Amino acid sequence: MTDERSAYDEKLESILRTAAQIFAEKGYHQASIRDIARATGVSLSGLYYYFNSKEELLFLIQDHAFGTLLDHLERLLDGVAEPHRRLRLLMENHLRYFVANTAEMKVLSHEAEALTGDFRRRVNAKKRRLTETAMQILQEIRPAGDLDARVATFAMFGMMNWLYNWHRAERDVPVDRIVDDMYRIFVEGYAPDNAAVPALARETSPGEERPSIW
Amino acid sequence: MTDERSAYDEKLESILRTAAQIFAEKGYHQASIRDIARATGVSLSGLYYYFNSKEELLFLIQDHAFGTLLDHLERLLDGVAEPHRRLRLLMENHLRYFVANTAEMKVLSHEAEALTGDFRRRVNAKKRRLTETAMQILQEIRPAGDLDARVATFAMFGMMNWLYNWHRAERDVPVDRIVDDMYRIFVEGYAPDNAAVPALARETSPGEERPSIW
Amino acid sequence: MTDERSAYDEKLESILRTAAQIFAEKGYHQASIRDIARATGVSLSGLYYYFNSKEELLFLIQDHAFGTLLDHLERLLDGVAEPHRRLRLLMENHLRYFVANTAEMKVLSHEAEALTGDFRRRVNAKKRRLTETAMQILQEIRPAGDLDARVATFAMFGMMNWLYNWHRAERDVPVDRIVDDMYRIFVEGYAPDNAAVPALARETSPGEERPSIW
Amino acid sequence: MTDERSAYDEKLESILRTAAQIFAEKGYHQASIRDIARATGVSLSGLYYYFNSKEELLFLIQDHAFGTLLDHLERLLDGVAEPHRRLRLLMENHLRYFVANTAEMKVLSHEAEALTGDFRRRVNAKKRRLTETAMQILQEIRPAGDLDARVATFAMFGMMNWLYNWHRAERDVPVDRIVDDMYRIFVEGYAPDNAAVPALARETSPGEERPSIW
DNA sequence: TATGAATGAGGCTTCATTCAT
DNA sequence: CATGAATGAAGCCTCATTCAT
Repeated sequence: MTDERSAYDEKLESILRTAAQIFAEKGYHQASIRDIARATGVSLSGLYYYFNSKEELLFLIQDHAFGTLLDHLERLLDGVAEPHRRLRLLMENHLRYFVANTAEMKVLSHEAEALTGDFRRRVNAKKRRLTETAMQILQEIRPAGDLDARVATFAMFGMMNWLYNWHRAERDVPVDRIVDDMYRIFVEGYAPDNAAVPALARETSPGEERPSIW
Repeated sequence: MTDERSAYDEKLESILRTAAQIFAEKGYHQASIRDIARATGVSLSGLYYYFNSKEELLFLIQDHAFGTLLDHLERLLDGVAEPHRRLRLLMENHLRYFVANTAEMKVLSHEAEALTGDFRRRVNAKKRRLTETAMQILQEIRPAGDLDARVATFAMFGMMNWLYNWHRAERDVPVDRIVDDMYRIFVEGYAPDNAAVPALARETSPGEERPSIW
Repeated sequence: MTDERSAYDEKLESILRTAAQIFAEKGYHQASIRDIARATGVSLSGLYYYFNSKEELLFLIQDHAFGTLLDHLERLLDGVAEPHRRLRLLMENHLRYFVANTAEMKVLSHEAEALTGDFRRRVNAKKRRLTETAMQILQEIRPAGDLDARVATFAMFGMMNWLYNWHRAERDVPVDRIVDDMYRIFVEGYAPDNAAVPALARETSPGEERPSIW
Repeated sequence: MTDERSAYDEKLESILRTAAQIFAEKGYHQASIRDIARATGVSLSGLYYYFNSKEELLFLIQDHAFGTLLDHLERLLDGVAEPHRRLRLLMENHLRYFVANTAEMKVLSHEAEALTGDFRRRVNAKKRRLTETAMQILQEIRPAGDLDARVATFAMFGMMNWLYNWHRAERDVPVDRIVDDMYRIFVEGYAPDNAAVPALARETSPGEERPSIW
């Protein structure tokens, strides 16, 4: 395991980052490859060395972003069994990622349908993995669910994913507070009888050693 | 009070409905005016008798949809003072509207940024009105909020608005159940000490005499 | 000979006048029939009662304008034999008409090529009549021309017809002065040896009893 | 000083030349970009590599044409003080350019109003420069003007610019003759007392080493 | 006479993509 | 690795005109 990354890789990632910002600002379909050429300083045709089509570019962004999100989550959950704590970690991971990578996450949340065919399938597979992880945790917390599982799960994700529509860093409370509030709202609403887990000790805080985008 | 609506009005609304479906399916930018011409049976240029630009068409859909949503809400809340009940009505109205008008609501939620200039401002004005109504209710429920107001409000809307990303009528539980579950999750999470209001008697159920889109 | 003109005729002429203004402002091809409908207050389809096509409308304007110009000229020249005086009358008539009917004359001068087929031929016939009248006068003034006849004739018309490109009523000297100056420049340049005819007595001044457009 | 011009520049100029011809034939607004694509052999979209809009194409033509005209004039006038001779040079330059570049000059004369905004302003600035040069010369010739300066100046330009409406190379007298005649008509009409300058020796004749369009 | 509603043709422009260098 | 030049497809919109009423 080396720190070496080829110049190619570095440039690719820089392109992905810039492209994510542009897709976030103007929307995938409104953004033209020309916009990305301008923003990256690479020539129009030069870009095609790094991806084969605009759609693949979108896929690379989404796949990279989601991959990082999932990787990190799985590392966080590793060895943690208590479901409340697992839920808290999931939400914390999710929200922190959102706030730290606004552009990527907006693209991920908003441009889901822009992908087709295999690209779509591959991103969806990752989404399903996350969804199932969440659903399992919820079921452990409240095995005899008188709340519908899908409703509860997507209520939680909706709460979090909607962030990109309203959150503004300079105006809103800090992430930690958002995590606390949303966790509390959701967990007490979902399982009011159980005691909520207090805020985690921060040593596990992601975002420290974050690789590339994260 | 007559049932008379001009042929023009009727045709316009039928076009709006069809267009909303197409925008919902393909996305605003991917949908071409030709698609709408085909689906409505009106010629390409014939459509421009009813709106001046594709963007105005989107505006008409959003404005109409949101207008109906708000109108209905205000009629429902009229005379109701108890904040839990007001919240319940708001959520019920919102979710029912979503499920009954999937296309319009997806367009409303997903294509917010496709509008520019004055069109954008006018729709945003309505959004702000809804948001403020919600925020006031939440503040009445929990005046000494140790939860951030914006976070709580948008957590609620996120829970509900995300619906269009996962809900499938043929697969999911009925709306009433979604309303019950989401209301419970949110209200007990937001104000766990207060007793939640039981499901409303259905006489007030919207969707019965629903005007036009609603 | 009655003063009676049908309501139809009056409306037609009012449409022609308005249309001439619009064609003058925006140019024939840039002006849309819709523009004319708006300006006249007549509905789009209503206009077609007065003409069969946009091109015919242009023809009617040009033909009417040129007809009036020619009629008046022929009445003025009638009984006048002295060629300098005839020239002076021609120029006076031409320039006064231009200044009094800016819109029509701009359309006449600028939109010559917009007409095709028979419309074009009919207007051109009138133009040729005017040109030949002028040429004859010039030849009488200087029978042994060492100046090319076409060059001289069109130099004179160019001088005058160019007016619409620079003349601004509120800024320039009055028409009478323009007539004097142009006549002097041309006549002394064209036939320096002959004495120029002094300004005409004004009894013949056109523009007094001017019919319709004139 | 090399003869090297980039392939890009050469192609651009060839496109401008072809486009000028088409604009001259059909009129700016009647000519479609497709017409130009067909005539140049470049694909429709390929043209947009060389200009950003149809209007910019028109601007490029007018600006290039007028620029060349002015450049040449200023080079001709350089070092010549005697006003009659200066006038003669101006007219000679103008008329020769017209006859040698019929298409460009028709577009310049006829499509002045098709340009808007900054494009219009920039071409107008050049026009004003030419007009002022002319006006100054005229004032030197006849300082105590009992002829209005604007009328005289535009009478002269009208005489010349109208050319495109009637001149046909195969039918009319040669340019030199046109220059002689128009100069005589104008100068003797404008300042009859002064002796006219005889035709210039032809060594200065422009059109010999004419750059690009000229 | 007059109009509301509708349409086919065509115009300008943008875009993702390619290919020779 | 990178780019300048080019293209086919497609998109939005406008226009003159028509026709039933």
